[in-house]
Amino acid sequence: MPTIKEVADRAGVAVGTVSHVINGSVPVSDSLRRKVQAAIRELDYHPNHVARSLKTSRTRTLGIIVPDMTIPYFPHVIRGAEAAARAQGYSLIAVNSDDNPGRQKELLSLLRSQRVEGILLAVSAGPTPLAQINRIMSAGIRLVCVDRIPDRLPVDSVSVEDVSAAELAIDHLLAMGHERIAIVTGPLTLKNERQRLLGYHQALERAGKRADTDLIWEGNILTDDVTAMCRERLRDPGRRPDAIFSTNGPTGLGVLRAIYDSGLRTPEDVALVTFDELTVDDLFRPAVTTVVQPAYEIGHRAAEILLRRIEGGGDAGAEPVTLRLPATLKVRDSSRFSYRAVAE
Amino acid sequence: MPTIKEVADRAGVAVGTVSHVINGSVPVSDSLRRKVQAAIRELDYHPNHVARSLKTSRTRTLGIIVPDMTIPYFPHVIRGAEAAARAQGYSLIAVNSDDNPGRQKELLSLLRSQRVEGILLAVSAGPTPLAQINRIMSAGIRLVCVDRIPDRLPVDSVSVEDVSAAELAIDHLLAMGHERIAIVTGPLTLKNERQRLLGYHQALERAGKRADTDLIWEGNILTDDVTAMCRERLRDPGRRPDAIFSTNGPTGLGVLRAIYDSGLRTPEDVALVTFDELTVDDLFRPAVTTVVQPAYEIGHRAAEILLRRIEGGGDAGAEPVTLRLPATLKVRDSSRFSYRAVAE
DNA sequence: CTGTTAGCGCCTTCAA
DNA sequence: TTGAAGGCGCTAACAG
Repeated sequence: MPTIKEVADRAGVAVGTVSHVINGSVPVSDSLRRKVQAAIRELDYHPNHVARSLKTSRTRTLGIIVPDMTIPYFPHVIRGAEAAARAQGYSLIAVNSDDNPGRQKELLSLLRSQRVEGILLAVSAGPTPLAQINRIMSAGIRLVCVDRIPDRLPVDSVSVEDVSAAELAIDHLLAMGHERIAIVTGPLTLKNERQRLLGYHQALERAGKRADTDLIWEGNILTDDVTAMCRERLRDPGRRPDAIFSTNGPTGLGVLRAIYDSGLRTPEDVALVTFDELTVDDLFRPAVTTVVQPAYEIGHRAAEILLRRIEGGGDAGAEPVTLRLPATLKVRDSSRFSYRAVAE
Repeated sequence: MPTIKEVADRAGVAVGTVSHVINGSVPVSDSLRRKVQAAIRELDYHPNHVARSLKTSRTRTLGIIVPDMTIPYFPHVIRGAEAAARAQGYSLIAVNSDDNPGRQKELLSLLRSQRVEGILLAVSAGPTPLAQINRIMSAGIRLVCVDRIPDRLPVDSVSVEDVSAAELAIDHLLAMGHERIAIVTGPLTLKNERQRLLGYHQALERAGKRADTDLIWEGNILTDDVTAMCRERLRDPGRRPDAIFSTNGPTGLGVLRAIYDSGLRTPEDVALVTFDELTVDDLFRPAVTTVVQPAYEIGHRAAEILLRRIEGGGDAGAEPVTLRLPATLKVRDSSRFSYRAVAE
């Protein structure tokens, strides 16, 4: 690979001059600029980012850690972040933690070694490495949490408005005349899950109802586990809910499978609303009513906040930004069956 | 961020010694090692990859360019590559070209500047930048093509065995008794698409049939376009195929929508087999028979080949490796209806 | 405007 | 085993 020196030699100028035409840092006469550009083309010169970073101690690189980018939600977040980064001349490194706290620690460490200037973190399930995150931030590396927000961590964060998103779902089910609405959550160690459960409670209360503890089913994000649990709970027709709200994708899939396994149908026997799309396209049946998160925008806004912190230099605006974006409800068949309508 | 020098000072040793305990390059006495490790911990020292890379001119970083990682297939490829890279201590930078040749050129250039040691490339639709790729390779950067393989480019490549994958689909449809099997392809400028079409022809021929040119429908990867085209073609009941094979995901979705729009059902009115999964889970209806690519393995093997080239130093094994992995057929409802069975 | 030069942090001989 | 020192490619003063 040619170096800046070789370009300079070929163009018959000094390295400083080449640097100036590349970075536009100082005006360069037309004739020299042309010569330099010709040399660059002829040599197929590509500035060495590594050397530049070492010199300037600016890598213009961001990192993002997600649990698993094969979950359809995350690629959208990543692309949103990538777009925001690119708009300001930054690159983005995306890595997967597999929801493994150990791996997450390694990745955080790796990103530090790579000297990324900021990190977007969707914390993995399990204990949040608070100490490590604090060290990162006091080392001057900006960090913004996305999607999954850890407790007790005064840090910028961007995610969906969980409470109102859940309310959206429950309000809808209530409006459709459902009386016994069950909620199937992921692990309640995750704050998001607790918030969604809170939204469930609030929506019921606002409607003058009380949540029946028998209808609060704490699951996890393993589809099979959820299926097993729900199959059990759906057994007794007398205690069966007439609608189910599931607070995340894998869980929702588990619920749906349990419904089928139990010989039930949706929406006829039990209505269903899930968080996050289960299918690529609503051509497929059952078409499940879904709370849709603005994934791309979450990534985009998070990266923007991160970049503002980075470019802002000093700890401009010490107060953590907590951005919560609204979800939307996509009503489909699985909740269209209305008891109220039937009664009329 | 502390430097190696600060660690050395704190531990009361020379920087060389610290470097040695970090890299294990030279044996270091136990007592000194311990002191160094303590200093590293106390200072929260993270070796500067940037400086190391500059010194060694090895970044231990790979890049992968995909058209769009929100297409479910690609995250699996990326994760496969990531795993292979990690196993050898490499990092992976994944970027999206949006199937835009201009963007693809920029990204190639960016990765060069970042001094990645190897590139995994799923070429974008449109003209392949042969000249640029050649320059990259003659600059000593290894490159392996994945998934989409460009023509006339003597380079390592890993992808699915397109011809036999298509044959798998057609053989199956023939076995189910279908007579008039249409094929809906993506743009035939892509080699993969041509290969899949070839498989279609071969399977028919082997069965003693000739492809009817009226049943070869060239589409593109825009779902809506394909829907429009198919709607048109499905209009005349007399000329309607009794089965359709679609050679990629977005196209398949378009076909399915057209079938529905035309008031037809699958498999009753027309059987359907697509390339690549359309849904997350076969709970959904219609359950479409699918040719499934080993996405993870494609990424994994491609990265392994790339790494072998890199570590191999010299142009070990000048001959390009052309690896084609077999697809599998997931038979589901959309092709289960058998005319033969009905006739019996 | 243009040329010269001192490091950025680290690894790696080479000497001790 | 340990320590000292050069230099990777580049930018940013600074001097001309």
